[in-house]
Amino acid sequence: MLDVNRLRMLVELSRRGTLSAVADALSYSKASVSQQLSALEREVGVPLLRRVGRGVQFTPQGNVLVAEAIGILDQLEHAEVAVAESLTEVTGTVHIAVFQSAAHSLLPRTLDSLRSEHPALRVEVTECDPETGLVGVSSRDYDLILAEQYPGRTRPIHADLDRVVLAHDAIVLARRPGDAPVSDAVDALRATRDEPWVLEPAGTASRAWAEQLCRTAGFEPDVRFEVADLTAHVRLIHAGLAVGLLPELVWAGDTPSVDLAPLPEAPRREIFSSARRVSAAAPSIRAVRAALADAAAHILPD
Amino acid sequence: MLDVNRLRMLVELSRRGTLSAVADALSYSKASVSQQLSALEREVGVPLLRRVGRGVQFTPQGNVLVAEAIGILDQLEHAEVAVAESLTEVTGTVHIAVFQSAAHSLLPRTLDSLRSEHPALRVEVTECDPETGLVGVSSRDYDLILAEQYPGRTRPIHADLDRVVLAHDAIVLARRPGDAPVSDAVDALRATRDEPWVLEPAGTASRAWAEQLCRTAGFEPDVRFEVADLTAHVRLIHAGLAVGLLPELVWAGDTPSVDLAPLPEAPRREIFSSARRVSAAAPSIRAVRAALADAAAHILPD
DNA sequence: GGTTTCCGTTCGGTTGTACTGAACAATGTC
DNA sequence: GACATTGTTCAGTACAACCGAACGGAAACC
Repeated sequence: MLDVNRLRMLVELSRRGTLSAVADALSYSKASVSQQLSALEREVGVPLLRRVGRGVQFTPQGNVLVAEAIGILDQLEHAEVAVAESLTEVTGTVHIAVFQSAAHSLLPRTLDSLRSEHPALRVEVTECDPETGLVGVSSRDYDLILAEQYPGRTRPIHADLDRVVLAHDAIVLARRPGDAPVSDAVDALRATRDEPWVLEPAGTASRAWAEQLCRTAGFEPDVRFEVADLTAHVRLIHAGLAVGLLPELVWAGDTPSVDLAPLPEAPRREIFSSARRVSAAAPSIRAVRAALADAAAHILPD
Repeated sequence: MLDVNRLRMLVELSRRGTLSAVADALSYSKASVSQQLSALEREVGVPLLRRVGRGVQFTPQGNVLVAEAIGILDQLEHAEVAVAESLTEVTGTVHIAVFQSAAHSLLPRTLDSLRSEHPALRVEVTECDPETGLVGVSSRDYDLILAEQYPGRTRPIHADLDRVVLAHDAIVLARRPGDAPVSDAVDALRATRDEPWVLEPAGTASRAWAEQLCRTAGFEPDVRFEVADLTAHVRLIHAGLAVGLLPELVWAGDTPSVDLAPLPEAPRREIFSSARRVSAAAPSIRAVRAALADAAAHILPD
């Protein structure tokens, strides 16, 4: 009978590509991964990996076993889900990955209602960037990811994950309070061409989308501040030091502290959650998603 | 992630009923089984077993997990099968359980052809009684069982096993060589009512069937010899010490050393093999079955 | 009712093996 | 050619699975 831990390493290898990455991902030493995969080859009786260059490559049998192993790990998780489903109380622990700017105001309210409705449910939250978050969900580091998607910037598709849209969050132009209102959205955006901008750091989807927005309006934004934290954006804009783009969710129903103007074509980012398909039926996941939807509906009456 | 070894213990418990039986079947100590199942309950987070009387009983969640675990173990085996299928050479090892009287002349020829055709295939054979053999196949102690079935004596059905009929083996009445031939089969049988009989030990299907046969012919056999080994039967009969019932397969194509007479209704036992359905597609199993079929066809041109 | 038998659990003690860190060879990159 | 990265090997370690023995409980036996 094949060892499941070793199969998990094999699957992780198919995702990450190198033994070192597997070691990091599963927090083992390289040595351990190497030894365990060798042991797996001995168990199976056929070579699964070929050393090529300074990396490794799967043999045909290796690929076959990866496919099988994925199914096994899924079913292993399904077992836990099935047991949880047969229970009345929602229990266990859900590990949520949050892309920083996605959640913010959504999460406190969600966690609050979960705590009162399902006291036996333990929720863990860790912030991370969306790419590692998504593969992290695939690798069972997290059970649910709360992420965002900007218009025209689709994320790589993970076949083993589902995707539930939580809310559409309007993005607006944020300027110093008291600025003269501009009737036309395009004019309002163009009027900022010489203003200093605050945007999220390069490499984020938000940043790429923002730059594209400005370029279609005919200018390159003068990015003077690269900050990840959106509350910092608000402060900079409020102080009149920069203009920026903010999602409505930042206010969480409060009255905004800066001046907001609509953008051309009224763009909206999508807030969605993803879970492994096998775990999507778990009461714990469903409970968290229900609470998220409640919170979103309350803050953003779509 | 649930521990598969513990799940295997749980599945075995569902088959055997008591922790002690599980410990025997998997050759662990009772202590270990108890500890591991407790650990499994801790992993799952809900009680799986209820102590009832001096045994244990599954909780609803326990039953759910058993069903899941069976699927997991199957898929775990399917992984090995899939890898083996992707290979050209037939390799690995097949553990065959043989019900003593079933095989005899069949097995040597089979093993011989396997050795020459698939040198990389390792075959292990252990003799055992049919009940332990069948549950042994279910529990993966054996991969294939070679068994027999006497007319009207069906075996308990194992849903997870398949069943392939190898041959129909005629049963005949065996007497001292040189006895006067009797034209009618019923008369021939009745003529033995005062003879000493050799039959297989009580509790075997063969024995039960033989007794029923005599009773329908109107007499109770005078069983003087209870012997498991069929070659001993032949010797006793040859020496004129007893009459008996012998399957044709005993001769393996040689000329019989005792006198044979047909029985009423020309009864035939069925020789069949059973394997786990998940493993039936494995090249190794298919190779063994092909060799068995060859041997059967050669010895018994049906 | 007492004895026996079979069950499952608990408790120390032992052992196997999965893991680590360091040193290594091989490959690719600057 | 120096350096970074990858995977392997090796000796040592630590954890957890396992065992034997002792125990408490429940049924079956006389």
